[in-house]
Amino acid sequence: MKSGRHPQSARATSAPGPEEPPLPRFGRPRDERIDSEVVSAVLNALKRRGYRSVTIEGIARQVGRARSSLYRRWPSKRHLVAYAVVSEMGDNPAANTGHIRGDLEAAVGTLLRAFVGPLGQALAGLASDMAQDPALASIIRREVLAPRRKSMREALERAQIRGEMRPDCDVELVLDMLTGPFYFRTLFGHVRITRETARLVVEYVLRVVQRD
Amino acid sequence: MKSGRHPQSARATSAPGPEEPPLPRFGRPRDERIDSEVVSAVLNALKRRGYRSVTIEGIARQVGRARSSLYRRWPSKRHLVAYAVVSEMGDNPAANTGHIRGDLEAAVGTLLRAFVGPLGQALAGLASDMAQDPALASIIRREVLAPRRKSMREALERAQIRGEMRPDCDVELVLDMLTGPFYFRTLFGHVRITRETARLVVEYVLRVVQRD
DNA sequence: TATATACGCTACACTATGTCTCGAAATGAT
DNA sequence: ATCATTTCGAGACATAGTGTAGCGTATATA
Repeated sequence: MKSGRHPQSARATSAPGPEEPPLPRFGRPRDERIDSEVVSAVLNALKRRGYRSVTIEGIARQVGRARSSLYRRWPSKRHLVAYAVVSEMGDNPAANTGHIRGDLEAAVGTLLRAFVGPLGQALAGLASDMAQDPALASIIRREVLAPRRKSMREALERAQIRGEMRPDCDVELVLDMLTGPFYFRTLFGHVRITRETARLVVEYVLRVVQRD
Repeated sequence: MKSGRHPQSARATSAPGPEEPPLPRFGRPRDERIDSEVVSAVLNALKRRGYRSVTIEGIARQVGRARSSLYRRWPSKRHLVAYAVVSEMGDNPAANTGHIRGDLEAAVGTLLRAFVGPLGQALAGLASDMAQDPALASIIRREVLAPRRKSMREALERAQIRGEMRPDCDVELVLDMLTGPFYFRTLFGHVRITRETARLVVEYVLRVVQRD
């Protein structure tokens, strides 16, 4: 990363993807359609053919744009896919139903919907690249994982205040036991994820956190 | 895969890697040292530089062997890495301490040891390729995941017979909540895995499965 | 000795990456 | 209108890895 053409890689605290160049008041403006065309092409390709067969070259060909127009926006395939996934994931689950069970059900429901879409496919590839590129890993953690964990963490904290929950829980581990099965099953494909999975996970986590 | 040079890809029920060619009584025998040199080089590279920078070419160069000698044994990088991981993982954890807590502690202890080694790094890359190559995925599930799950499943069944456990548990989900956090944390790196993690996971799973 | 295989080496076709340069098009400022 | 600036599309380029094939040589069994 030498040039300043890719703001998202220069500014460590920003989201991945094509932000406005810092002062884009001069010159020909970017064609916004390219951004959305590319992102949806990436998501489609992820869904149909998996992460690995997604290539900058292939995507460019598919949307009928020049490869350089993609490199102008994303420094690498990693960043492109990360951006696509993050935008698809939307902002977050969150829920405040007034009781812990409802909040957990909402959170897990969001997970369930996410993992039956193309995102499951993307995850595996992303995991691979995250292992290799620490910068990308922290982007994904910050933009995808952290917001979701935050809202779930807050739900647990509310439960603690209401006294629905024993006070000595390791919240991070509880979150991992709540969401881990979804990621785990998606990555390894050893067991199907169903609505029943979601229901039972909530049930079991409640056994963990509720007072005796 | 057109030729019969790679037995592990032809016989769907076999393990990945360089098995003896069906009738290797004629001709120059394989140099066993190449196998072990390559496998340990792969594990080393996985540990130091991550999955993606492991290349057939690079490994061959590193161990001072011809690339063709690797292709003679493994049809692709996927298969090579899968084989390396499977052989490193060894056979399985298993434990029969007579009570559920001891069995779970043993199983989780094995996981803990595995994930602090180079295997954690390997996992992410493997997950990616598994998403892409269903044949590889089933090899990994069969050779890595299944044996471990089997021994843990048996531990739970023993507990059920002893009456230490409520009878209506979804065993598969319990296994996912037991082991998922290790895989999940390794892949995403959002929380460190420690001995305390292992201890608490057992604690929490016990709350899930034990009778009221 | 005949047969069969593994070894190291080289060449090949293929694909993708990421960088670069170019002329043309599109914009805001002067 | 002209200039500065930036994007667009197109293509060249160096780099690197994949997987296949063919060759002469080495090493085993029968």
